[in-house]
Amino acid sequence: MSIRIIIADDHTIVRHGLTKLLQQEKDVEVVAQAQNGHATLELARELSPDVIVMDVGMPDLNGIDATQQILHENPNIKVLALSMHAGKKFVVAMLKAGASGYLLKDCALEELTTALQTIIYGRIYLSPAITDIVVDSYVRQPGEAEQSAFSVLSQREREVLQLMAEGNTTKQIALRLHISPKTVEGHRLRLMSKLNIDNIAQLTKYAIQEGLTSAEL
Amino acid sequence: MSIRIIIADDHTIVRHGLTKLLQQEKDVEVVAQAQNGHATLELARELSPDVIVMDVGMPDLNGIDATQQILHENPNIKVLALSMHAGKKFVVAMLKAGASGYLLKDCALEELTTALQTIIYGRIYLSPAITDIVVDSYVRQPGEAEQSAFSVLSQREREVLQLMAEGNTTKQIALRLHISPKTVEGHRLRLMSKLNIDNIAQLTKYAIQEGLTSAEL
DNA sequence: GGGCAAATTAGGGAAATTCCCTATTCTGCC
DNA sequence: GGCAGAATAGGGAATTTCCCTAATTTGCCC
Repeated sequence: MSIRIIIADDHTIVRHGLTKLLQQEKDVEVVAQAQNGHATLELARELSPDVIVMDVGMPDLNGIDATQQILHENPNIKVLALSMHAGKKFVVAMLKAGASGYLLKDCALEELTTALQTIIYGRIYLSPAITDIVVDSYVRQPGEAEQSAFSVLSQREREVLQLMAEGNTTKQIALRLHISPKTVEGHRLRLMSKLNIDNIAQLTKYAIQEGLTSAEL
Repeated sequence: MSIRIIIADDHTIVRHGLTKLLQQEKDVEVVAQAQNGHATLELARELSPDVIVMDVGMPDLNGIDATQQILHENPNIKVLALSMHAGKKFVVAMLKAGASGYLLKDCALEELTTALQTIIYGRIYLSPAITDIVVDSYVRQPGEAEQSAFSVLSQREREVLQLMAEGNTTKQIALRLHISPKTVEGHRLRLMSKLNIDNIAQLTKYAIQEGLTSAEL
């Protein structure tokens, strides 16, 4: 029986490219594609795939929070993180979220298939460049914790922050998340006081620095 | 008689470094330093220097608009632009503003002194990497104009945009520019409709892309 | 030089949003 | 069991935005 895979990436070309590449492998079947975290979440529920190849930086709901939720609902799914950046924050957060592997986007096809083979057998696969980061993080004394959006803020707060930094109004966010605008307001106020930021401009810059959104319009 | 110079750069280390370097040259005197565009403007009025070494990306009032105003008031001053980026937009805008030279920040001291010698004699000095860009821009058909903040927006609009992207409120901007908050509002509304952007988050990203502000907090 | 378009300035007033306080429910954890 | 933190949301005062209008200035084209 072949490995059933969902591809999650916001760039259409990347999705299609990956799909094309994986279709040439035997024992592999791409059952769905998603262009944001929420869609991935729902597809994972419906299809229960073996593996999700997950882009870390996606609009709407990022790969890290999506991974966390998906694995909470179905721990049998393996998540293979795929990212452009080797940023420590992303790696640590993704692995904490329960990802089974972390690949850099400039890797060769062979590495992708190797990674798939590895994680399907329940082991962890990391890009060579990533291993150093993980070891470094492991060696560091506990106490000097990661000071990033992924430790200071709650998941909902990050979600609201990201949507704000993508240019959504309080109302739009409320609609998107199916909650009251008042609730979104609450999240906003709390996360801004946590970050000690009191304006949208700096909040946007923070989100860019933390990789929750890109500087593209 | 020695060349009287003003150094304008927002980073203290850079300013001090440049000053130190230039002090070792004979026939050169650093008469003042400024850390933003407005300060440079005033110092230029007071001191009428021979040359201003001007950082392109400064908070408050950027180097491009500062250059434009300074040269408008005193065309005898030579402005030597200094920048980290070789971005086409900056180069074109800076030269349009009337700069006599454009240096990249990673150049050697020799290049700086060469540039000073060159522009003091009324000629133009460009970093080698910059020359290509200028030629390219020259070769391009007129008609396909630069679509950047420096052509679409008025100077006041850019100024307001930058201050917004730096996290200032309408009131704070009004105080800074000594105009009514109502006027700032007017500028904001107009520039946002020009850019077809209706929220601060995207506006901040636009300002980052255009180099009017950085992604740092 | 007359005039036109664009820039800069700014007020009035309705509408929307933010800010702060309070409160309930749920979940994980010791 | 209970406690801390997260997620939810309402009320109401205060602030800000949004849209309209308008005066003055400025540069520029014929």
